[in-house]
Amino acid sequence: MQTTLEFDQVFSALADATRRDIVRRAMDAGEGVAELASHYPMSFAAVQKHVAILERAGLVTKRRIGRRKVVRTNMAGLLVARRLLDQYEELWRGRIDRMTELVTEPKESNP
Amino acid sequence: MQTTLEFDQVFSALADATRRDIVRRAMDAGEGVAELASHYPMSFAAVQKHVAILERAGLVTKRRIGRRKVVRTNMAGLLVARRLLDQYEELWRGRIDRMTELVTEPKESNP
DNA sequence: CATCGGTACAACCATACGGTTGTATGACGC
DNA sequence: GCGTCATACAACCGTATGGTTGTACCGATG
Repeated sequence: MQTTLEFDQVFSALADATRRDIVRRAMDAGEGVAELASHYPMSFAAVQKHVAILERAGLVTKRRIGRRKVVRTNMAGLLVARRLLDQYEELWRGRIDRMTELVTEPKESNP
Repeated sequence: MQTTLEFDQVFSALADATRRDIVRRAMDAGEGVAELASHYPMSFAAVQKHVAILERAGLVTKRRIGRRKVVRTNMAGLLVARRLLDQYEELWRGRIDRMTELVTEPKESNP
């Protein structure tokens, strides 16, 4: 089961446009941190921090290849977020069903 | 289409345990802000702020009923987040497919 | 071994965030 | 109109966050 901390980390990690773009880019993995950094209008260190945040949240992994560390997104991490949303959707559906039930099965018999 | 700001707001709104719980509670709507606040170990004002953040993010709506304002979650808002994740999943799948293709359709004919 | 490319990390700064208290607005019951 | 319940909002405070620069740590290559 997911801990609240896990949810906090995943959602706050995704709450930044640069990080969302890194996640997207790191799907076709092959780029190291420096290569990733070249796409954004900020310092290398800033991007390196973003990657670290994504890594702590379990959204990407880093693997050493030669002198670089290649960043690759971890689908399992994204699924953590999705599971919460699915859970909400299920609750929502349940609520709708209960309302429908009230309407189609009234207390008294109908004409 | 979703704007970056919309994504920022939705994900950062969901990156807080109290707010996630409010979203869950507000599905079975019926509670006003004060009633919601009674569930959490913090001031009314703090909860009111959380609700405001959720409202700006489009995750809940408030409707006046008598002297209260009843909070109800807005499923459409949650679907904004889900769409992004679905989009990621699709990209991921596409990447897997391309890799599979490389494996099952090698350059040269196989023995 | 010296160097250089790539990464990590610490220190610092401005601003945003989560919480507090206090005050103002709005709608109902008398 | 008056009190009061429910909500809104401003001011303030400590800490987290997103950015910067500078320095130290590998690992490949001359």
